[in-house]
Amino acid sequence: MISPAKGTPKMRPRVTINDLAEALGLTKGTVSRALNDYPDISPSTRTRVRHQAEMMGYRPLSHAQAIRTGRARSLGLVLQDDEAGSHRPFLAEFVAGITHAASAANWTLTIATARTEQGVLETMERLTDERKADGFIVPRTLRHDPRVELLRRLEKPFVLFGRVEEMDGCAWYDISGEDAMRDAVLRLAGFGHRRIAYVGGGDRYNFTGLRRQGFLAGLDAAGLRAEPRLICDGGMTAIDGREAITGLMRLPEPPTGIVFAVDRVALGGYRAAARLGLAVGRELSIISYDGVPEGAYATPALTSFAVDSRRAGERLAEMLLALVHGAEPETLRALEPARLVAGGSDGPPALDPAALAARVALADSNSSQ
Amino acid sequence: MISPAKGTPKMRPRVTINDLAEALGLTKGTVSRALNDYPDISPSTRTRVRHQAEMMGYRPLSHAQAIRTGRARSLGLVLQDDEAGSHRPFLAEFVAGITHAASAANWTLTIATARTEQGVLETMERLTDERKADGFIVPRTLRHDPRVELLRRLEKPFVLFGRVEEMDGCAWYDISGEDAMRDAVLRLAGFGHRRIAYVGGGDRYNFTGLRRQGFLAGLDAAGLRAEPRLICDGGMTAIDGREAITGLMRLPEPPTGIVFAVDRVALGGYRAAARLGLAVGRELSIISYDGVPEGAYATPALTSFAVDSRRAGERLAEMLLALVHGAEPETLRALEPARLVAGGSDGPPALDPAALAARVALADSNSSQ
DNA sequence: CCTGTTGCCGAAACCGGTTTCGTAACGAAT
DNA sequence: ATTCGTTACGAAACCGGTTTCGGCAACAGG
Repeated sequence: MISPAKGTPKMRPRVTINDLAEALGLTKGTVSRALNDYPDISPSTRTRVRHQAEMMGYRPLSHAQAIRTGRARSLGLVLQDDEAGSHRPFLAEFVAGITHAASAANWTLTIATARTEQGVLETMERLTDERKADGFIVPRTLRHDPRVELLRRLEKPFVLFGRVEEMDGCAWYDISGEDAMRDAVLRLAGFGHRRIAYVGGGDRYNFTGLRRQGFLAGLDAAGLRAEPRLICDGGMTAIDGREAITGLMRLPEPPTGIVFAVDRVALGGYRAAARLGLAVGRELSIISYDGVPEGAYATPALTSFAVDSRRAGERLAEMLLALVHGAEPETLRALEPARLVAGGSDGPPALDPAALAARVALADSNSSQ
Repeated sequence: MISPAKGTPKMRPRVTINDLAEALGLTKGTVSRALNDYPDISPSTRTRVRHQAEMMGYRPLSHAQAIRTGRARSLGLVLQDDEAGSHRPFLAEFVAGITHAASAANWTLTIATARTEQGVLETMERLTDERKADGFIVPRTLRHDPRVELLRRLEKPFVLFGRVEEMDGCAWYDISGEDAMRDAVLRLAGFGHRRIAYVGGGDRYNFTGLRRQGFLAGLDAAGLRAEPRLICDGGMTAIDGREAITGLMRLPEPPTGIVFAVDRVALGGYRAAARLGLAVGRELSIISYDGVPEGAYATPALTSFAVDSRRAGERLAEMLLALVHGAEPETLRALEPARLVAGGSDGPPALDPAALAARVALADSNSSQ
């Protein structure tokens, strides 16, 4: 524990509302109302105050405002960092987007983390109680998200990055993973693939159901039939990817192309493919979603639908600001497409399923020696 | 622009210091002094107040405190996101470390970004003026860092992640890149390498000089002579790595091992090596520094000295808290080692420099056809 | 018994804003 | 000319804390 702070920190003199009022020959109450667009201030006074404030470089202290208004001019973001490998390569971009939009309105971002889901809820409640955040950005939505329930109960404004099942009264921004999955299937089908598998991202997050539907829609659009054995739930880790590929390729009639819902899982599949003696991009096509930087450094580079995290952060912050200022949540919803970044991990199939099965059997017998 | 906020946000009733005082039959002034360890409060009253506060779940409003004390219980972090590709894979870990340490003391992290160096300075000044941050964490130190000058002038507490040339009155935490570079040379020398090159990270950041010195110290410790032609300044991008390797390997007597100061640059070198027909890890050994996740997905996996960003964040936050509470900056300095993560990118040299040169010449003549 | 400390707490000012309330001045309507 | 309703601002309360100041009681010393 740290000893209590002693003494007052050094502070430069600041222009307060009193200085401003004195310079104008008005009372601070009048100045405050002028700056906050109260209707009982004459236009001429208003502009005079505005001008003088500009001149003197007056900027109100948000804390001082907060104590009366309850608004701290701060957006809240609470991250969960439970899994050791829960790396978020986009966080910097995402945060940059948020703060960019926030600072344009002279707001700031207060960020916190917690290890458990329960911890996240407690942290959000604490930030609310302490009035440190006027609203929250809720990333990585779950199908049924306890954060949403909490924020509804607290009557706190919030915007989702992603969707949830019960969206009444929710503002959200999302990237259309379902469209991306559909396009992925069509792309593979365009290359000539007829047996296309899908590896999802578990069932924890909301996006997984949507992406699976998108995959099925893609099969349908390509005139292919869905085969249950070619559809795995997957998970969120590289190990899930390894297992998924291993299982899929040992089927009697393995797929020639695989659509992954998550880059990290797809990259985990690379090693399994290598172990089975399959050249990714020729003998086995892989296409995925996220656009993580690791994908570009993998060999071959991973074809993936990339998310613009910076833009997402900006849009979410703008939406949350509007919400805090009284907009209706239902009017604040946006779905945007992901951007295809083509790598070398997909292409025309070099082998048909039967030949593939033979190759895999060969690799298996070799490695078991 | 967003219209001004109207109406008061809904707020749940909160336990204020007045409620507490009333319940205790004391005045709020007395309660405040009791909670803040003033000496003129009797021990029995103090514990009684403490207990009651605990009972009623009282938590002071940091904004209300800030208006009088000037302390907002918030750490500041201003990031620069100028270069498009300036991805920070560790940011999530780093932030998690900071917020973890901060929330243990009931503090929060206020984070902001700016595109330019000037913008960073302005943002820090704004956060200071608005009392939104009581101190700053300064990442990625430059040799002469204008942020340090600014914070000194503002008399704001700050801790550096990294070192600077003029360290008077600075608190800092750093990973010993110089030791890592030395160990990298010794590791390559241990594999049998005799011609070892170095590719630095430009001259913008402070760490570059230190790492170069570490490299030289490693050569010395291994009994090898430094050769100016084998030492490049490099830069911070993958393209710099490409150019560096291309240049080095076309020397009459090319190196068999290369130490990179920065992972991203090393990964850029992979492609150049491939183009020259060299197998990384056998014909050309590469060892680097940072431990970026991309390195693990490269083929072969990059041998690198990894930085524990989470721990760095925690330590820095703890130090900054101590500093804000009055500790002397000179007592808050720590240098910790990086951790070697061995991949497949280095090993015993398969070829000697002469054979290497021949291989490169062959690859060049092939590609020029 | 009187005086001088000391310990401990109440009262009130204060921080920098916002918001409510009261009212002087003015023009329009009666 | 009086009444009335607006307009536009001042005065003061208020938000939730912190800090200063003064004073009462208990105790010690002479």
